Amino acid sequence: MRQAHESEMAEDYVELIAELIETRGEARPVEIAERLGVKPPTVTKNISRLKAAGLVRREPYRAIFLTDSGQELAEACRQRHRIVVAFLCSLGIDEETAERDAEGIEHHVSETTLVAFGQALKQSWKHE
Amino acid sequence: MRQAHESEMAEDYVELIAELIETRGEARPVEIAERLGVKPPTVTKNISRLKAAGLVRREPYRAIFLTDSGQELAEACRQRHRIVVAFLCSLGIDEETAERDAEGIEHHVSETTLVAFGQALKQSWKHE
DNA sequence: GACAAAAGTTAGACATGGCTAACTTATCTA
DNA sequence: TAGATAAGTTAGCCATGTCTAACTTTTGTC
Repeated sequence: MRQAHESEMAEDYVELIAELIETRGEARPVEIAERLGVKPPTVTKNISRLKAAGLVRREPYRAIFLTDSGQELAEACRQRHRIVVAFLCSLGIDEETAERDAEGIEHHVSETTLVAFGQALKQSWKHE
Repeated sequence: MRQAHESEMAEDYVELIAELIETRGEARPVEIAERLGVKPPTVTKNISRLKAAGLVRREPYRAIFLTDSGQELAEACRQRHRIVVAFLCSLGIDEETAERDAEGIEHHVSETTLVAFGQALKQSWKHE
């Protein structure tokens, strides 16, 4: 029961960092800035907050890595994200909208609701 | 196509103010503070921002009223809120959780998704 | 290897939305 | 109606997350 209550910012960052490491081999501030629609100084500042929170490991001017707990948080976020997106899509919503809405919605979905989404998703497979 | 992009704060406040006026006859800062879980000075400050934004009308130490555009925004928010709550409940989620989650989710639901929720809700009536 | 371009950082400002402490105004009640 | 209590405001502080301008470091290319 790790009630970590990280900020949405933290979740968005670790989620994206994990994705960038997976797809690009490394996570660079310039990519993060582009993807999140913010400027590089904002990324620098936020990454240092993440570092202070023990979620990332990093040397100045170098690529960004996740710590174990960052990794863990990222995995949870990505899982939740996938469920929300899939659920929205199962309602007939186009992928782009589903992606966009999920980014906002995922931070406000309780465990209860997430489970319900998963359940509904399973139902939609049966009736497809 | 009034792309007003009011803040979540503004939406939460006008929504609540409309509800208080309906159920209590008037909207008072002390009630707003309790319901939103903030302290009275925060309410004072935010109400003055809402006033500056043309959403509420109000004299110091008096009750709070919505302007026409505040009214309009409140109505839209309440409508969206109702749909999101009803939709979550239709998934089998308990009302309390649905209410809690909806408060966070409703600000991130696009028109497309809202329509899809409404559609799914209609389906659930048929199959109830 | 030098130097230009790209990437990253630092410093400092700003808006939002929260707080406490102290004060003022309104309301209730004896 | 006076005084106590409740409600509301003001002033000033803080954290978060954003920005621009100017600087430093790294990278890529001739």
